[in-house]
Amino acid sequence: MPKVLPEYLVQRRQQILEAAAVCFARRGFHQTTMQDICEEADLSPGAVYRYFRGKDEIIEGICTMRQQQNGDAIAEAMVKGNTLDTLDELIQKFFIEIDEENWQDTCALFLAIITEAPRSESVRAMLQANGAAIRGQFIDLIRDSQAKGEFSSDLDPESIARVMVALYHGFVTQKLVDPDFDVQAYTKVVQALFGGDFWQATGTAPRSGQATPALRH
Amino acid sequence: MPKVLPEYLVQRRQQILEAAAVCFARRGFHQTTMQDICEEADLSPGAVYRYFRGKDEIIEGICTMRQQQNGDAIAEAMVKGNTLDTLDELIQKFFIEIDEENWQDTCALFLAIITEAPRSESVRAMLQANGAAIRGQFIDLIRDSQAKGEFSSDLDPESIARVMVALYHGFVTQKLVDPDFDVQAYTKVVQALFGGDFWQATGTAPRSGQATPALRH
Amino acid sequence: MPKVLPEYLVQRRQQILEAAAVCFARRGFHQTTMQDICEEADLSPGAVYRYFRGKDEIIEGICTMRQQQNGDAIAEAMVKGNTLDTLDELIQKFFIEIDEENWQDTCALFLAIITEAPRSESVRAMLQANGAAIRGQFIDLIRDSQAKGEFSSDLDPESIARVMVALYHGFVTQKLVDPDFDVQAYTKVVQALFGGDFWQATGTAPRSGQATPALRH
Amino acid sequence: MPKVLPEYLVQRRQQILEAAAVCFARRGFHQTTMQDICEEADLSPGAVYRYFRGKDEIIEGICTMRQQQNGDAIAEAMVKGNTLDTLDELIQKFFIEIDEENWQDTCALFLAIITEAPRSESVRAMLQANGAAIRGQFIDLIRDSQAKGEFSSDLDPESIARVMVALYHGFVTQKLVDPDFDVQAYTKVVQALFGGDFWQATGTAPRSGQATPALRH
DNA sequence: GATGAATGAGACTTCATTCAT
DNA sequence: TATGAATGAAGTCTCATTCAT
Repeated sequence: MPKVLPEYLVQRRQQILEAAAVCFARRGFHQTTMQDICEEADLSPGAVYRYFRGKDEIIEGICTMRQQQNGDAIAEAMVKGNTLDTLDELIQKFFIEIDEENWQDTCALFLAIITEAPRSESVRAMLQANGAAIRGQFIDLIRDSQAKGEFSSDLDPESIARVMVALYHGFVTQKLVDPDFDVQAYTKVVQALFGGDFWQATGTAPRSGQATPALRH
Repeated sequence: MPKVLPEYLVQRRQQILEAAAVCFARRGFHQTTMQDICEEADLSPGAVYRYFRGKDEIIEGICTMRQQQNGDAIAEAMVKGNTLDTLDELIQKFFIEIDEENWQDTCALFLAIITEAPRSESVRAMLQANGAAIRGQFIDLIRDSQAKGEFSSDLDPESIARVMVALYHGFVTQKLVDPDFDVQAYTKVVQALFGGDFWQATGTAPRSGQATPALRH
Repeated sequence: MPKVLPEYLVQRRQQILEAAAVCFARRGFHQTTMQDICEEADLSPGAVYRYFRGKDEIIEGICTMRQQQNGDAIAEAMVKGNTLDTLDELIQKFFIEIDEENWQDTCALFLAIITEAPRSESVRAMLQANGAAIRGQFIDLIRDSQAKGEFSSDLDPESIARVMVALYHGFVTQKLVDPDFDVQAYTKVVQALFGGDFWQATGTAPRSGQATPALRH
Repeated sequence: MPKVLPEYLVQRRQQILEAAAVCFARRGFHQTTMQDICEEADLSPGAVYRYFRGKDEIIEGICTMRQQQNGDAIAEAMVKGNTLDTLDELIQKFFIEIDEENWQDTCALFLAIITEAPRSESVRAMLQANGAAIRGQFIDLIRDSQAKGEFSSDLDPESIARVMVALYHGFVTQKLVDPDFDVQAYTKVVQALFGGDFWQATGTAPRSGQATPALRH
């Protein structure tokens, strides 16, 4: 009679997705078995199949979840009005903090999802939509910077956004291969590139007099 | 392992690896079956097992092969002395040409290999060594540019190299998700960033008077 | 088992059995799931298990129910004293009427039950007892007809009854395979066989002068 | 190199079908597991799946096989020109001989196949086609008998054939329920019905003077 | 009494690998 | 050497049944 609350069902789904995320990060989508997920979630197969039609649906669920989390995290970092400040904020959040803990799982899962794109149209479409949304957030800032005369107006804002995204994706791939990757030095280069300090600081440097955005500790 | 394999064995191995590359690009390492590879190679399972101890060895073989091809291609593009010219050359080879044909397989396999890194120590080590070698090639050039006062000497050359690599990795990931990705515009931004034209050209712009590296064709 | 079940229990059991009958007719005993039955009965699994020990008991219950219904229907048709009239009545009830509506479920379930006989001793025993009872009803009539000189006394009444039953069973099997089966023509042959009009009517035909039992359309 | 003969493959298929027939007769289609079939055939699951796409294909294979065997057996019994002689032959083959050995499996499998008809369109179609062919063979004879004035010309030959078939189907169903079923007596009634001796032999009986077709013990 | 979430044995099927020919 | 039939462990998923609420 006291049918469980819908909330409860949502929690169970979440519990399974979180267990799956751990497994997928460890062994990838296609080497993780349902049994692995069940054990990690501390549930029986039958229970898992009440919430997901099959493994594919769990994979899609994970992709959706992660994309959403990523999008939210980016939106949160977007509060600052200034492009370079926002960049600093993003770097702090997506590079420095990730480097501190748990980066293995985050990066492995991130890559697993993208790798799935050519094999799952639904995943690809989701990534595409999400990517467009994220770039959309960047583009507003970029246009601003272009209007202010900071970035060259000759360049396609969409492509600038893509470059920014690439710097994150390329960080993930290299971190996975090279756990000793020096993230601090990497972000310094990124900031220099967009802050104008990449080129030898001279008396005539762009943004002369402007300090390089400081890295937070 | 005999140091020098008989010519015949090498040819058969190559035939199998090429078939495997096709399959892996299509369905990833762990969804490709040995049967798939056998069919693509037009060989029986027994024959394949004569040249490879098992699936894992084929995967490693593919990784080795592709890494070598990549390294070779980069070395080839390194003939030019100038950093920016070399960058142009690499862009031509790794972005523009790939965009023209066959990019699907190239990108998918590339990503599959990196995604395998956290799961196979031997693959990871190989990628790490290869990555270091590639960056090594870049670092020489970068140091040159720094010496010439083109790039800021405050920045770690290794990290600059990593950023360059990231721009390629990030291109691959975004291309896979978004087949319509405008590569030309993307490379223009990359060239502007390293060529100093990213910042609004003003009278006081760095390298003022230097032409933006032209895109070929 | 309490000899007399409370009215309420009987109703619930009946509700479940009727739902089960629908499911079993559709998909057979062993492809119907408890979940199917629960949904059809609009009850939860827990509720169903309150009234039946398990699936097997539901199957047995269905067999009992159907056998009883069949037996009752036959007894009802037995009111007429005359063998041929009774036959007409039975044909009307079991062939013509069934042909009109719902024959699919009736026939499928009927066959499913018999098919279960070799696999369930309890079902087999029930069918055997019920079959004997039904033939018993026929035998009385048949003996009458033999006494009246209508049917040959050389023939075993039990076997004549079996032939009558076979003509129904064989109708069911053929109807399932062949929905277009012409039942009217079939019953005409059956009536001719038992009415003596199967053999070419001649002046010396048996029962000459007796009209063929008319089919009630 | 010495790829096995195609004949070998056919034999393996047959071996599996025969094992499956045994299992299906014992436990029905849907309670027989692939494991059962594998054990009966003395093969591993992988081997069985080389020859059949799945369980459904084995079921279809069994149906095809049995239908063909039935059709062949009937065609073989059709050599005699006379309807009643043919009937005798068929009775000998399909009732008397079956009664002697192995009837359990034969009958159970036969019924299992028909029971599958409403659930598998391919099985239903196969049974329909096969049934039409069998009746076709009967119809020729029946028309003959009608032409000779033996059977009433008022009756639809197709329906007479259906009655004949029904007498077999109904025999199978009753035999399964009642292993003690007296087949000899049953066939005597069948022969009487079609031989005209069902009706009390009188001076004016049809076919008077013609002996009841003798049962071959 | 009723609910329906959970269990877990077991079904079907796949596929890396072996080995007789 | 090459073949491809065979193996069998292991994976995905189902479903009869139980039990806390």
